[in-house]
Amino acid sequence: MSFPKGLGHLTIMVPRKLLYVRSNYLFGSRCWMIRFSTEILFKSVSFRPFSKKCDNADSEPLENEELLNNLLTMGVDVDMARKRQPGVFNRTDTNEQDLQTFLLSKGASKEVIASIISRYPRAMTRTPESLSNRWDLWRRIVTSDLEIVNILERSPESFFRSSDNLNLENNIKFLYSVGLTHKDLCRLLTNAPRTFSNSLNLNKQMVEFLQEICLSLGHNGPTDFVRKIIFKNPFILIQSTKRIKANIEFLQSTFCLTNEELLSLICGPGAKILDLSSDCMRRSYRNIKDKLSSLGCTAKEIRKFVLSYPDMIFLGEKKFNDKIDCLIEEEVNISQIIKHPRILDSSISTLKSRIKELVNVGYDLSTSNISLLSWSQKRYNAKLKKLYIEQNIVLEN
DNA sequence: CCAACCGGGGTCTGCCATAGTA
DNA sequence: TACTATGGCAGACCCCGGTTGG
Repeated sequence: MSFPKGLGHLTIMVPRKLLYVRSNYLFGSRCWMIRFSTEILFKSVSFRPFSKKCDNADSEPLENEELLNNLLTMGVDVDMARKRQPGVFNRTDTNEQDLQTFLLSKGASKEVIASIISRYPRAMTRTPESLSNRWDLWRRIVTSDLEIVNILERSPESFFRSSDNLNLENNIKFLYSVGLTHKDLCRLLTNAPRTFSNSLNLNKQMVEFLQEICLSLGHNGPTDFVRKIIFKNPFILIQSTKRIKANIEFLQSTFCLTNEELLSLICGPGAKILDLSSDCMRRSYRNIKDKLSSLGCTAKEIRKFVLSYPDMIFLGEKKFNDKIDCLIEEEVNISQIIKHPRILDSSISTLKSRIKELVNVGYDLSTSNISLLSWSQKRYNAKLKKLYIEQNIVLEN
């Protein structure tokens, strides 16, 4: 799963463009945007002189001079591109200009095109016919070119990684054939575009795997089950069956669920957490267990807490602990917390600011209902206003 | 009228490993 | 044997509001 646009994002200025970086990933593997922008900002793109042979020219094929010139003109970060897919630079038959012309005609800006090539250079090995064909297939699913441009900007790889358009077409047919609607496909394409570049076989494997799970748990409507689970978690088809299997097994063995309970968990509230790496799920659950039992919760209470709101497993260990600590500090009772797991949905900053405001209007968190900590802003504000008025009346009397 | 309950919305890439292929 | 195609992995929330039952 991922994170909302807007709040919580670090915004970096690059010429004529804003790039959003999920702050959570700053130090993770996904800092290409920072590298990209800093290279553009602070470092001129460097490349070896074309005409001069390098010292190790014998072992390293001479790169295509025209290609390098074109890329520089287009604003491509050649260093980055070369690092990602060096093989492309040894080819003589690249179509960078066709690619640019094609994408421009679809409404992509030059900056976006440069960014696409910098991140996925193999894109320029595709022929205009193949590109156009692939684009049209995507357009069968989404309604505008702009939507596709946005997806490409986010994830160039999912569009360009394969040029097997027949496979793409078969995937679309297959997904319809297992009961997904046009709307479902649209959701899949915008959320998990990689699904459509998977081999047909891989998608089949996952669908069949899910159907088998369904049948083995004694439910006789596998089609409905698969549709439900994909709707709840559109990312399922870009996970490995190994991972999903491990997670389902973990849920089953950890909570000793009956077949029926397990079924409704995985195609209901638990669907979202199935694509966690299984290690992550284990760690997260262990942390919840440790934290809550250190606060005096029984095993039974913990089980009930997690099953009533499995989304909690999505929370990182630190975040979960910080939220609990922040509530405990404000005299909120642990029994109140596990009774209202949804309050842990709110960000720490929301929790803190609401607690402060509520204390200010004399709201006693240790005895009063705490569910309003996770209400929508609108409902919460209305309530706060009421509390404020009530308090003033009390003070006046 | 109030709030508990519950479902939904947004949103997942960039990198690496390795079989397959020309 | 260089290069491509493809599978798989780590990573880790927050918010809104309709419905319903008291």
